[in-house]
Amino acid sequence: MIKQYIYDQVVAILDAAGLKHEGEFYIEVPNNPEFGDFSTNAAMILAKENKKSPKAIAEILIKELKKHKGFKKVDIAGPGFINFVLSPQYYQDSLWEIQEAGESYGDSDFGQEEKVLLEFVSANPTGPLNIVSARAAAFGDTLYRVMKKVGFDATREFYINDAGNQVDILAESVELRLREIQGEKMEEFPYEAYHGEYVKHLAQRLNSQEGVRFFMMPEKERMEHLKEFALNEIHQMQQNSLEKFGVVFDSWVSEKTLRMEGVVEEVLSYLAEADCTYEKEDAIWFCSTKFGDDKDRVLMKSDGSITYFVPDLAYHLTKLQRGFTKLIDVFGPDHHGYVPRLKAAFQALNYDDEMLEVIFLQQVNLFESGERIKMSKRAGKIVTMDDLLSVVSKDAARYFFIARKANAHLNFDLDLALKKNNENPVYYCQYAHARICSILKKAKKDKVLPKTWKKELVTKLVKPEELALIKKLTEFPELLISIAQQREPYRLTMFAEELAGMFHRFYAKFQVVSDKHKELSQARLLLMDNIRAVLALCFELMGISAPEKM
RNA sequence: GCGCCAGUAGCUCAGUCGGAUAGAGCAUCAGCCUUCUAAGCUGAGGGUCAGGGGUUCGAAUCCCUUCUGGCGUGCCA
Repeated sequence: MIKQYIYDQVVAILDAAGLKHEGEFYIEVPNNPEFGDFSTNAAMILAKENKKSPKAIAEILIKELKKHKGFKKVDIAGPGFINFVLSPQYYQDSLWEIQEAGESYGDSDFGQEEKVLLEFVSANPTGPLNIVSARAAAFGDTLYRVMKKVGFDATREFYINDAGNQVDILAESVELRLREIQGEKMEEFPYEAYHGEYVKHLAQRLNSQEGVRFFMMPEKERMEHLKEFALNEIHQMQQNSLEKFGVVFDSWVSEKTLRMEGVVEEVLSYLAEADCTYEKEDAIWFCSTKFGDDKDRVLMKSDGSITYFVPDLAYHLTKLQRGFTKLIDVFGPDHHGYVPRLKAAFQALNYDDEMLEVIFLQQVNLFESGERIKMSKRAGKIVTMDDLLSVVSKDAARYFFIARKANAHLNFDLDLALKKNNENPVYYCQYAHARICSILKKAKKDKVLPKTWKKELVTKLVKPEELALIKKLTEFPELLISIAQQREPYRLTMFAEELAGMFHRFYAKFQVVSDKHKELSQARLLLMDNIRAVLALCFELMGISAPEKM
């Protein structure tokens, strides 16, 4: 907000002086605090188009800017940067605004209530959720929370692929395990089947419920029954894991249900009407190459069954029909070849393919004793989300999973997690929160803490460290907007670490609670309480706890 | 072969539209608890920003190219 203010001032001066400003310049927070609170490269950017030296332009700007009361200092530096130092009063007033905003600090109408559908996790219902799903859950949920806060009308959705080959294989796997329990001699367990222990557990449960009776059903009925049983159990299992992780979905959409509603036929006819399908080798194809895909894609296989693509496309169309104008899919890295055909279909059906946005989360590599663990779902060698949560706290896991850019691989060191020591930065941030709580407690005990804050207190805060802390707090609303816009939750953890670090350093240098300087103490307590509140907001958005003591 | 993602300190990673002396955590070394929580703080060492070209006042950042790693390239889902 302050950046915009400075920008507007600069533009006004340029206009008044008859200078052109077509080139895009910006106001930024310099990385070196010696260069002031804000700086602009305007003079350098605009030098060429105005045929003046950067220095000459800077001088014109500085002369006018110095007349503003809000700026304590404006000067030229380096190759032509203009650096601004704001007056303490600006920060003092800001702190009071933060205090008054309370929990609503950072709220904005940036998203203008746009209806956004966030689809994430959407794991196959054929086994427990793995750690890649855990990453997706943490990422998607935090992005959701931030988007809500800055005014998007966001919804979290989980798409269940409960139709198709993998479900048949699941049912067959359970049946084989059931036969084992019944004492049938088995050859080796088939390679294609699901090998995980959970399949045995499912079979055991089914056995205790139904026993031999189960095999008296006709084959077809039995398989249907088996599918339904396994899918329900696994769905329940996945939902429980997610809840333990603090991730709740607003809706779950079943592929099977969609298929029963006839959407597959609808999509096929839409594409045919749009003249985008053809027959070749007894299969029906979608000419996606016309819309930028590498090759055409099969819609209906030669055996008459449908490919995964069709119901998935139908599913995406239902999102649009439900009124969402932005569809964000969070996918694993193995799906990137899939997106062009989805986008192609959007174009073919005259939808703006920009409405579909796909975020790829790169894989999670698990390390144990310095060795990378190879995981394979089919062979049953997976580390599940529940396994992970049995050794690492929810807070640490969620923090760890979002603390990285989406398109970077995530290395998760199990030994480190198992040690439960304090190397994880999440403790550093939470510790700052706990320490502040402790200060506030002490202040209350010493009767220094006021019952209500008085606005005059803020004028006591004049030390550079105090003003720097307030400045950091003022960056929070813009940060949230930027996170929502760029879909980059990891920046939330960086902000929390920076703020926590500034606090820890302040704590080491200054005593907050002192009965000698009561007013200064109270002013600092006000500052501390707001740092605490903003940290708590960060934690809330990350889905982790804000401990009062550690 | 083609496509996507990545390559920055010993390790894990930041570095926002090209900007000022490339940063943090961990690890290593040296210090700091009679004061609000030492899960903290202070200091030191550590860099060919994968290599090479180009664009310009200025490049880790943009363009070209080579190399390395991961993934994709099914009538699988």
